[in-house]
Amino acid sequence: MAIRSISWSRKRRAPLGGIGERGRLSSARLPRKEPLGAPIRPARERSMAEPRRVRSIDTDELPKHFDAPAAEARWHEAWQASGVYHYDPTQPREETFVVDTPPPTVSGSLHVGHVFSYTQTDVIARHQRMLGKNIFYPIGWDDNGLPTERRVQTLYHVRCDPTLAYEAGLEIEEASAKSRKKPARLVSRRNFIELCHRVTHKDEDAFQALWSRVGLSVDWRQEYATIDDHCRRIAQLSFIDLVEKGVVYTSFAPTMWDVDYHTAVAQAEVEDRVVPGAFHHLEFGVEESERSIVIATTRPELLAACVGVTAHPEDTRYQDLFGKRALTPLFSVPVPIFPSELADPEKGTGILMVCTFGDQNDVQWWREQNLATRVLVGRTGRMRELEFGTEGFESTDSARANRYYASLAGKNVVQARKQIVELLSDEVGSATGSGKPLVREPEPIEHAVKFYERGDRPLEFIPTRQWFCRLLDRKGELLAKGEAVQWHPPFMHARFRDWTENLAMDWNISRQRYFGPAIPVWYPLDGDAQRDYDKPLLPDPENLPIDPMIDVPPGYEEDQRGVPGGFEGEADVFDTWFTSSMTPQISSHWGVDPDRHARLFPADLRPQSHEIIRTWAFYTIAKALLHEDSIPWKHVAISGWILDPDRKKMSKSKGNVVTPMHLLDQYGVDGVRYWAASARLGSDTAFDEKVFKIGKRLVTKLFNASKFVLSQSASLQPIESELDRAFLSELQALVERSTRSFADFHYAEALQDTESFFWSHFTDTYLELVKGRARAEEVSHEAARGSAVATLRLGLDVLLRLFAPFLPYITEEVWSWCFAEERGAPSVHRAPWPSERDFLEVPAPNDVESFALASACLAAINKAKSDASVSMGRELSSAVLVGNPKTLERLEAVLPDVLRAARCQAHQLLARDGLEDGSFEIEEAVFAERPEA
RNA sequence: GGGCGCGUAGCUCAGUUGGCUAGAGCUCCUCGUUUACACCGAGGAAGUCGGCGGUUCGAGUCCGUCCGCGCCCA
Repeated sequence: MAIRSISWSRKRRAPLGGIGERGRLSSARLPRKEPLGAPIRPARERSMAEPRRVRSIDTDELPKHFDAPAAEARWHEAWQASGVYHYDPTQPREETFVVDTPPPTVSGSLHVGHVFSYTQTDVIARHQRMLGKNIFYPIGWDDNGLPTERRVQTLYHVRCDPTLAYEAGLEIEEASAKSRKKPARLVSRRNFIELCHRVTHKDEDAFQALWSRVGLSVDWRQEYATIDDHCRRIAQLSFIDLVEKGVVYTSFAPTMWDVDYHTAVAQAEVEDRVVPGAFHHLEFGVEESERSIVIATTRPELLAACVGVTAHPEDTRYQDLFGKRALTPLFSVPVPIFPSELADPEKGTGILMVCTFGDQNDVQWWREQNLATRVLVGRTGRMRELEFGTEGFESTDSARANRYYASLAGKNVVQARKQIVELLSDEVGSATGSGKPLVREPEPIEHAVKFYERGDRPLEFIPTRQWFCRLLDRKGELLAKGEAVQWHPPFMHARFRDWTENLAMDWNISRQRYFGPAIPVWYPLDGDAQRDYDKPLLPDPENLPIDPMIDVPPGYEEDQRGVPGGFEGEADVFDTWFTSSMTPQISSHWGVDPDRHARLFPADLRPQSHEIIRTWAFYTIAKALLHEDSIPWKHVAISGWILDPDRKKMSKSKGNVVTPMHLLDQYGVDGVRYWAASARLGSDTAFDEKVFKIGKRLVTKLFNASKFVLSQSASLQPIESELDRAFLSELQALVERSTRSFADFHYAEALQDTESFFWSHFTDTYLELVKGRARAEEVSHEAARGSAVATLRLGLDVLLRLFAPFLPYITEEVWSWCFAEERGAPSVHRAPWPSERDFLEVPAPNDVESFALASACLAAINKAKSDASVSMGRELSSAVLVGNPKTLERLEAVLPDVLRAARCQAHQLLARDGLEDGSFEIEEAVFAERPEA
């Protein structure tokens, strides 16, 4: 690097935002020896004989093109080494900005959608950091739960059998195609969990590599995984706190159950799917009556579970039957007939059978009417063995009932449905003696059926013992907390409100699975080794996390496990959201480190996508309410989705997923980040590579323009030319707009505004207008030249900082050339966000529109050149500039710059009334001969 | 069936309380290499702002209604 520059005066340094005064920007934390990670090493020279000159670079020593991959690697390393993104625990809460980063599901597929939403958060965090905030930006991995279990089952071709004993040192290879043909290997619960851990570590590495590359400014020291000891401890502490507050309870009740995953699921994890079905019309008898009724049902296989019949109270067809008993066909079971508002007279025949349990309504009728319980479907989805004529299965013809049921037992519901349709065609089974109980052909329909969101078969309602968290009695408070949080964009709040208002069940928090934090309770056993659910034994919070299947409750010995008078551990684990809903507290070390918690809770920002408002956002708000009557964070930023070019959601199952790595290689990280930051919060965006291209182009332009600006050399002079002052006043307006946009979470608007200013005002216009002046060699022009160079540099300085949250690599690269040292901020990412402080020493222009006038005049001349098909560089021997008198007068102050940029040797001004203010026309343009090559 | 969002140039998208002669970039066409940049510059073409009604001096923007797409919930 050639030496062209010497020191930057103190006087000039101070107004540039007081950089260097801010303690956290002090270079003490960063290597002092040379600009952070700089590819070139500018030397310095001090000569008292020369006037003070600005520092500049020698463009010959810079590569022709910006080498993005090299810069990315270099800066990533430099940032890690210097700790620019570290959280400082000594700073007070008011000066801290806390991000509650979504822990990605590590066993899921990596795609551009991840880069999209995480970059948006990073942009906000980087802006806050430049505002001077102490940033707490952690990262976590969501590894507990079904996705991981499922991956382990496939990868190793194993299944968990909790009855098996643990095999120490069990080594299992990834399954081959051949071994997959055999039945899955059964392993113990503990071995299975070990395999889950092994898989998640690998997946986490892939995510970490991506996030590092994308330049997320997270503090990697704040890493957590939802299955690690710390997270399990927080989850279990949460449970114990809720037990103490009386908010959780256990009960044996009909619960939505997935027959493949063998676990209960919560309302939030359920989705309706429209599937084909059929109404089956069955004839029931009526006790002590000649009448018969025909009920319509989509689930005839549950006939043996029928415990009642109901119709709408105002349905005149059935009013006379209320209070009587109906008699089921085939099984001859008498069941009560009762009225219910829930029965829809329009649907089917208007009268229907109530079973235990076909759906949510059945559960309600069962409770309200105190109906019998006849459970048919077992936990694996097959029809249980049972005997009519025994208690609960009373029948007026047990022998016939058992004969029919024998052909149903052991079948799954689909097989059973097929079978019962045949049975119902048997006239002998009629409840009335009037022929086939199935009175006509099944009538095909499409209807919504509840599925577990990850499941393949419809949910069953099966009575099981579960732990619940009480929420239904807190709807009002939940809604109030939702109001207290600021949603971005605001309409996303409606998703939360609607969900909360329509909440129908308490939160089922227990899952009959393995890879998750254990529910930390044991149950005392009575003399018959029966569990006493009313007196669960809780661990000492000091000892968390615990596994009740391995650890022993206080006051007991291991040899008392499972024996009368002893204890048994709870085998269930938490719903994955029970832990994920604590991410703010996981980071703040709630219940573990009160001082840290006070500094980090509630968080400032929760970024997430909209489809999990009912789960992640909802449960997190619920937990903050239940534990501390607080909100978990002040702002929620909802990112949109990436859609494929056909506007379909990108998902693994659709096979339209675009992976990010090759895009980062092709367009550079900054190019990809440009794309992500161009999308507003909450709006879904079609994947379009054109946008990456534009981002990459912007990076190139920044590199080139920076090279030009920083290679200009001049003696230090105050900024005084009218054009310079007018340009800077427009830049200051941009700074104000951009700052406002960020404050409103409209980062995309800030990016667009900055980009458009940079391109059209800075590079295409201002730079062209002052190029000549910045190079004027004559001593008499020193002041004007110095003003131009100072303006160019201040302009670039400010623009770099406006771009820094979006394009961290190119801005840091350019910053390192001169500004890092000159401005006393080793990293642009801790330089102060631009503000009016940057312009304190710049006098206001005499006419705020001077720059616009100069631009318009230059554009008019350019148009004349374009119309004449000559190059922009062609000399203009003479031209007449026409404008209205006032406009010409205002142009005067900037005219020399315009004429120099237009290469206009001679000109005439012609005043003409009637032209609009600020507009120009060029007449009688005479172009010089093209110079010899 | 209810709620929310979207429908603006061939494509991707801006258009904040109604004032727009409707914008940007990409694409396309014409022209131009001046020592920051051809990943460039100058100029140009391209839209009945989903349809129809209404309010208003004035509607892409407000209201009603309908059509299409997406999401959430029944």
